Amino acid sequence: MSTADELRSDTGRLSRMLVFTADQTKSHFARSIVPLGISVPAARALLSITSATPMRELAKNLAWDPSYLTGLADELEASGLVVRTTGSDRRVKVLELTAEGRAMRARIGEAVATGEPLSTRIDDTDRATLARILTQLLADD
Amino acid sequence: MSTADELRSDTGRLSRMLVFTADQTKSHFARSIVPLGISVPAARALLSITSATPMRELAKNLAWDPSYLTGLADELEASGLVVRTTGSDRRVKVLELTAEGRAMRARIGEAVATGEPLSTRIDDTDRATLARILTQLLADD
DNA sequence: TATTGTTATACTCTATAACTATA
DNA sequence: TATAGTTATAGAGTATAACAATA
Repeated sequence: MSTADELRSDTGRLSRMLVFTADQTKSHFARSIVPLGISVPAARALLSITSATPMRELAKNLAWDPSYLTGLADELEASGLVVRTTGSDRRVKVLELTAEGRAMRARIGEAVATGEPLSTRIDDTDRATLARILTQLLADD
Repeated sequence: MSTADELRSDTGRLSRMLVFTADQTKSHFARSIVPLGISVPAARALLSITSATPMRELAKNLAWDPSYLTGLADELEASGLVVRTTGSDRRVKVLELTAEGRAMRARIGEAVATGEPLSTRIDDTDRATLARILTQLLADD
């Protein structure tokens, strides 16, 4: 088997493992937040709103189409977790966590970390290594 | 910040990176196979049929509900990529690649490996390391 | 009675296109 | 005329529940 073929089959195997691991991560995430009564995208959005964030920027951070955020923001606002505010440029709507939103955010973080294979099955060194490799894979240059 | 808090935030960051990387991998997969005129799940199934495989086993390998495989197998059979056969236990249906299916399988493997960040952005050493860590994360003990 | 595959249906997540309000 | 957000709609991917055939 040539080196090119090996690379090809290694890549295929790795990509499948990566997708499986991520699916496992997503499943864990979804199961963890069930008791909190919040949807997966809503929880992801909450985790991404570290400070007041324009909707378009948030969509970009989450790699979502901006249109998708409208309904989600409606949902979050209706639940009292988030408020839409407007600054000088009245086109831009900024999402900000309410006190309730911050509390929910903390609960999500805690629930999701609990029992996560990333925290239970590998050690600090491997976590750092994994972060380094994923960073290389994600670099957008 | 306590060690427990650090672990929690590291885990959160890592899980987001992992999901993003996998999404990138999936996007690349989807884009790569467009010219082949086959759907993503069909291509994933083809890649998993290395030898004649009972439908239930295939579903398990792909972490899909068996019911989902019925329509997919219909699609693959209609395209002439796969045949359903039956052995001694007539409940079990075995999927097997046709010659055309094997050719398609090879084309998929080649298309998907081309330009994949896993093969272009990290080296052999990191690929091996990544495989080791993902294996640990996926171990089902 | 347990297991395999099938059918019909429904749900979640996300994108696309056309629109409006503001700049 | 360009940009931010919205609306309505559609699509992919997958699960659930009830079922038929075989063991």
